[in-house]
Amino acid sequence: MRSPEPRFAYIASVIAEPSRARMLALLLGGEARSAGELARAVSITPQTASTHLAQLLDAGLVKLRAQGRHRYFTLADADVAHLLEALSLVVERDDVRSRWDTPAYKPLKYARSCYCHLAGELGVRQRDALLAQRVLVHGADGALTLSQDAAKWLRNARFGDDAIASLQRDATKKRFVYSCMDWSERREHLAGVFATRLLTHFVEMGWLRKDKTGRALATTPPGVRALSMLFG
Amino acid sequence: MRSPEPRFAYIASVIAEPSRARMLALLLGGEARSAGELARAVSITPQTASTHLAQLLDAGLVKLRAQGRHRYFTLADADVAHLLEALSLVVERDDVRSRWDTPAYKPLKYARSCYCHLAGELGVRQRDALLAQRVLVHGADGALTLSQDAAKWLRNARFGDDAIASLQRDATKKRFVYSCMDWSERREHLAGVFATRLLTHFVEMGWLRKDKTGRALATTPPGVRALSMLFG
DNA sequence: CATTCGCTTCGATCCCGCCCGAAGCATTTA
DNA sequence: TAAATGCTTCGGGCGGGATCGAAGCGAATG
Repeated sequence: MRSPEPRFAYIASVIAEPSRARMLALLLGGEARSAGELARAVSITPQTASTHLAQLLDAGLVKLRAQGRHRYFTLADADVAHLLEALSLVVERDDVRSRWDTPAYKPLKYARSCYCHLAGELGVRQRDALLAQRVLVHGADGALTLSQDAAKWLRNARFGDDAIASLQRDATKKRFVYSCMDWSERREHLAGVFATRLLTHFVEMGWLRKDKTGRALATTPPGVRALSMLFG
Repeated sequence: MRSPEPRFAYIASVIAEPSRARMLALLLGGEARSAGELARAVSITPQTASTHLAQLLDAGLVKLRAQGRHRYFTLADADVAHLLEALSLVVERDDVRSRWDTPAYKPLKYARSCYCHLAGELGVRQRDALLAQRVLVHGADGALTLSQDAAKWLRNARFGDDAIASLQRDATKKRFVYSCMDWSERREHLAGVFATRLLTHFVEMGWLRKDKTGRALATTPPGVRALSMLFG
């Protein structure tokens, strides 16, 4: 009982520094960012950013992919993303309505990428639709799985045959798809590998587009048609 | 996009202070603790504890119930508990196996109270059993609800008729019962009002007993019989 | 090989916040 | 009323860590 708490406080302290917090918030969009990019985004010098990023690495909150003379950072895994979303839930708890109804927050409330999957109103709608249409079903143990006739829906969503086969192969893996709480909607939305592939696909098809922050998602005109068909 | 992050970092910084972190970990057990009790538990003077508790209140992480010359603190709500559990998940992520397999962690891994509901192996088992026995079912929207014939199971669990009626009345409310991730088991367990009442009942019946930390739960001999019947 | 670019390490400064002693306030008990 | 208990506020000392300038290192570019 004594040993976990120091580390408990330690992880929190790493998140607690304002510049690091802003970096993590940026990375919550799901895309990799270089060290310099992050430094500029939070208005600090590269050398300061460097020490911060070293600490984020030490704490295991971010992962590093070195490429030439660039160093690209992403969140370490879904658990970290989950923590940051849970923190957001508490941060915004006091006045969810008033804050989310300001014009600046509209896009973020409508749709955003959370780590790598779809969240916000559209994320909740996606989960409801896939359950209602029996693309996803609850197994005996209560876990969510891909149904027998999910292939039809996936074809409608313009997935290729090979992509569908690949998804069905992965469907048995742990954490392929599961529900998790949405902090703005206070309803559940979809996460996991499956949800990630869906979002990637929607962006590739040009149905959703990420804004400059990499967090908010806008529906394009063809996206409106495609998604209203898919989500009923 | 600019305004939430300062508060984001602020909340993290409140958790980041070691003494406050330990207080929060204690309160995660679900029971109310007085200011002095918390001060002694984390080995600091009352005046230092006082300033820490004031900050926890400011941040909205704890709630206060004044009673005579005592001041009792609890976690503010389930969102805060959820945040702390998500933080634990990241904290323990690196070496889940090695850490949880040490003797000191055995009881905590087996069963513990998380805010006010049952977590750990027993918590996961509880969820599996209630779903398998159709005490809880997934509704059309995928949300968890009390089934028609849950009453039979509740009677077996020695709930009184009035308690059962009260539960069924509350079953329509938001957040009555829902699944959430367990950090030690990496499986889902039950949370919400329903889960809280179950745990309270099990403790009242003498089937489970809280240890001095208020976190770990031990099964008593009659509890072994009762729970193995209820959970199959 | 020399230069530029991205990033890191070192060193010095400075500020924020944790801490406890002392004093003060409110409630309960004698 | 007086004394004890639980808790808070004030003041000053102190340490940890955030910051940036300067210098160093490795990779790409010419």
